[in-house]
Amino acid sequence: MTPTSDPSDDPADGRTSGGARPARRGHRARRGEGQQLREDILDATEELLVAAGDEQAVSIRAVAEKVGRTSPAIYLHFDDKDSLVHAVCERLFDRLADRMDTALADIDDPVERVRAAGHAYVAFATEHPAAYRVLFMDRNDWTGHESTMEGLHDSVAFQSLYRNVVDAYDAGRFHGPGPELTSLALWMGMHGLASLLIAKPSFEWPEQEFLVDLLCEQSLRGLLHDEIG
Amino acid sequence: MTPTSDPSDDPADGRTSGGARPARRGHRARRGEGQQLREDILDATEELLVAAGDEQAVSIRAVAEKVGRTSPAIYLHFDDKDSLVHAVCERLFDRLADRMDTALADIDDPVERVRAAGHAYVAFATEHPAAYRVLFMDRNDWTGHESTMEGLHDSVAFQSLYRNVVDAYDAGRFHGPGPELTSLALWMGMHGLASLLIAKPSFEWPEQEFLVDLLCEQSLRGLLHDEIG
DNA sequence: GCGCTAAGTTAGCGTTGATAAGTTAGCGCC
DNA sequence: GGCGCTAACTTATCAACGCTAACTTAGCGC
Repeated sequence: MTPTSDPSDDPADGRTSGGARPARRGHRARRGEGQQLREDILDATEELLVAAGDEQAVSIRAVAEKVGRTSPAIYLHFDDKDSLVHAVCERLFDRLADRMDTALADIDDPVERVRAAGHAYVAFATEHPAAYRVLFMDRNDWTGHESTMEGLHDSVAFQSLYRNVVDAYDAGRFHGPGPELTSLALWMGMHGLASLLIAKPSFEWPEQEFLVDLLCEQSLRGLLHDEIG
Repeated sequence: MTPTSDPSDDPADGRTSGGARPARRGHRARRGEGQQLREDILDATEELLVAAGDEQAVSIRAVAEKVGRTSPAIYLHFDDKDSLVHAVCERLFDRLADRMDTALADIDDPVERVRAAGHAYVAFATEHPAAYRVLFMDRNDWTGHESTMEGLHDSVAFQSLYRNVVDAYDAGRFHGPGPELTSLALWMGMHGLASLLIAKPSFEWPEQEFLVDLLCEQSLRGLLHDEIG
């Protein structure tokens, strides 16, 4: 995770743990310590992005001020604003896998695992609306992965559902067009729900958990119809 | 010597049906004719929005130039860029209702009507990606309608599915949580599909029609399970 | 001490949405 | 026929943005 391979730690640097460091303007990083500033920039951007809730509201100048540098210094570490924001969001979304693992830890039934995965997915999306928007609602072609259905499997977002759908099929619980298409359809439903909640937060939606269950119910009834017939 | 500063007007950009009129700079509208320019501004903005495919790529200055005025003149007719773009998109989406009517004209079976409504909805969305993005994927609270579930019924987008779902329930074909929740879930699925197609156009998705059918199938199998059991 | 260069800075370009303040055309009215 | 009112517009400008060119300086090896 964090590149803590730096042996020469300078305690006189005045660093505080957590959040963007208070690096003073004019205090320049030592040779080879550029990577540290890179991390600080990511932290600062994430903070601003979460606070603003909108990519547009985050400016390079604001990020620079937060890390105690001037705006052109940012471009020493990132090609442009897009790649900076994108890096932040991908870093954020790497935590989705962990979130899934903890959410599904105590659940054995494959179908219940699918349902729980849907809940965790939507919950994660609405907890990180700005990141979700950047990665899945803004136009940018495609998020570092190959733009094919095979590439989709590398996406944590898709995987989180897919794996459990595969298990449900393997356990003989699902009857449908196969795990690939089933999880694609499920994912699209969950994405539709998540993106609407994010795009229209002031709309008086029914409870998020209720909506996830509603969507799951509607899909699962068809997939399970042999069981509940 | 810039060729674009030629004072003589471009005759080729003559008024075509639905296009922006070639109003010359300096020719000011007569008293009471401000509404005509307002329409011209809407036309010009729609043209630019469709051409660019992105709200961000449309600038007030470009709109002003297209209607032969200066940029502050736009603000005589619209509060700000947001309300201009929004007005354009709502005007565009008013055509969705007609689209639905023609798409469903020859279909009697209520369930098939729901399926066809889904197809028409997603098709309309992907044919007007910029407008769909502005209305349903960007953050703006909420599109002129009341932000309640009751207000959702005024939305053409929702109505287009809802009416047919009601019919399917009335015909005794659907068995589920009721037309309101069923159409909400169906709409969220269709929105998820449409918004992903729009957000990631370069992704090699399966065919759009196949995806709509896939989602319909997954939902309808549950709703219809008495019939196909 | 000398040079190299990573890591910055200062200054500024071009564009954007938006505003303040000035101007002009057209109409009613005496 | 001239006066004034005001709708409809322009000119000039602001502050903020992403981004770049060109310069500077700190720290390291030699």
